[in-house]
Amino acid sequence: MKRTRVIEALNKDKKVERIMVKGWVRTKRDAKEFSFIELNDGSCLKNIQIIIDQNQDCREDLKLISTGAAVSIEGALVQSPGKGQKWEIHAARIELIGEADQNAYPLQKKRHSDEFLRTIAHLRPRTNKYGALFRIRSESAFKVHSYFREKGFFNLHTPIITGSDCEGAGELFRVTTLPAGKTKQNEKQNISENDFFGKEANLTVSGQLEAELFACALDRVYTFGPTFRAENSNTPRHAAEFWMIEPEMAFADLTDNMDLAEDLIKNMTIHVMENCKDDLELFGKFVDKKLMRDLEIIAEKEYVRLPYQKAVEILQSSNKKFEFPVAFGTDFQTEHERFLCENHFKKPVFVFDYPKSIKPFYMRLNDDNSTVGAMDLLVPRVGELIGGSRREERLNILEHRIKEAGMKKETYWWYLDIRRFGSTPHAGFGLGFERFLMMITGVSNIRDVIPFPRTPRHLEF
RNA sequence: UCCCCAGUAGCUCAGUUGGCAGAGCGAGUGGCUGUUAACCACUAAGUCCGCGGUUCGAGUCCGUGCUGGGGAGCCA
Repeated sequence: MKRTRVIEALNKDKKVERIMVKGWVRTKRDAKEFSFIELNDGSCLKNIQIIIDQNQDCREDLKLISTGAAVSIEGALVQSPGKGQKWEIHAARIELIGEADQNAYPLQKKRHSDEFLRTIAHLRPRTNKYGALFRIRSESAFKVHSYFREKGFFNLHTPIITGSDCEGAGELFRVTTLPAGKTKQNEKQNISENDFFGKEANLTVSGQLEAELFACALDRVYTFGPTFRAENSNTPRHAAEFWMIEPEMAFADLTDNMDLAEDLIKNMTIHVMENCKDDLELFGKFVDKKLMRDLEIIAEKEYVRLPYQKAVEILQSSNKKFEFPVAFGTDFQTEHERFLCENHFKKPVFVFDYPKSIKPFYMRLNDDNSTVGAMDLLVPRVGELIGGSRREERLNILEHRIKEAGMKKETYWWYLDIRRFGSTPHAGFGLGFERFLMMITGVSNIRDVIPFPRTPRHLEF
């Protein structure tokens, strides 16, 4: 008999004589005459209730069927006389597929702390919260691709292993096939020459430079893949491995860039609100009561667009006492970012035109000669969700900026070539996928929106 | 990496001026009921995070390491 997924069974509009479902037992309540099983198969948040008449032949395995066990149930889908659910299945045949030892199974039918569930990351998707979370993660990823496709962007697969030694985007993970332990004994050059690629290799910290090359050919591209940072940052908003979305557009300026970023965030948010209603409501109920209201603001309200200079003035004239003083030329601290989007504007804020001294070499120098066409999107709870810029397309200025930054232009010959042959204004940004998920679910630790998180000193599963 | 807080039963936690190790939930057993994180009774369950120190005596005080949480820096 063909299996029916629980989500389909619950959406039936009339009763079914015979149906088969398979899944994992969430709870079992025994009575003398009946047993009630709550069955979940991951297809949706809701369970389906199974009623087993203990006088029937199907009770054979019943004692071994307990929380966590995998079972197959055949029976009639009928309207439930009880409260709390529309449909239920009257079991005619039950099969225990895989039992779960109750003395050892760590998931109980009660709420567990996030910290505990993190230690059993292989089982946590079987809880309501994490099942919902990873369905939302999947649906969000789907929307990224469909959004860009609708807008005429091409998906670009940039390399995971890179040979460029520096992009100014943080510490790198070394990739090597040399035996462990011996690397330290050799000189750095010797290592690289004898290594797999014959030169130093690292895991990517960004696909931006490569995306720029392709934007200057396919016009509009985006990357969506894993990114690695070897920084020893121990915060609820950082991970060593995370996923980043990086669109890049040719013939575009900073306004186009902000327009795209705002439209993308709104579309992804609306998509999750429409397609993960039950799952999202769980977060609104148990994780953050303000969530649904905040999501409506993100989906509907126009985002603030604030020049860096104006942001400095707002912060300086505010009555709030900051630990770090604000002055032109300094980067904003977390407290400043939070004040702007959470207290002052109470919605997402783009800050743009930052001083060139605090931004990387590739950002386009403005006519004032002191600021660059950079933009950050600050959102409540998360802080910096997006960082992007218009890219410097003028060869002589870019060469000068590379020199200023203390880097060799030979390393970037291919990057500079693009400015030599048909150079054009272009712009793009990086969106942290996990930070988006934190924003949309209210989950406050990045470790809880990644199936198997990698952070300093943690490499389990 | 820096600052603050915590680590006690499977889970969540209490444990007084240093003096016999506790509760709720979960699990097991029995009962009861078309049950809804069911209910009632009983039972089992501990390297008090590790190491070292102070003391007649340490879950409790001191040092140190590890782990977790919050904040900061770096950033997405």
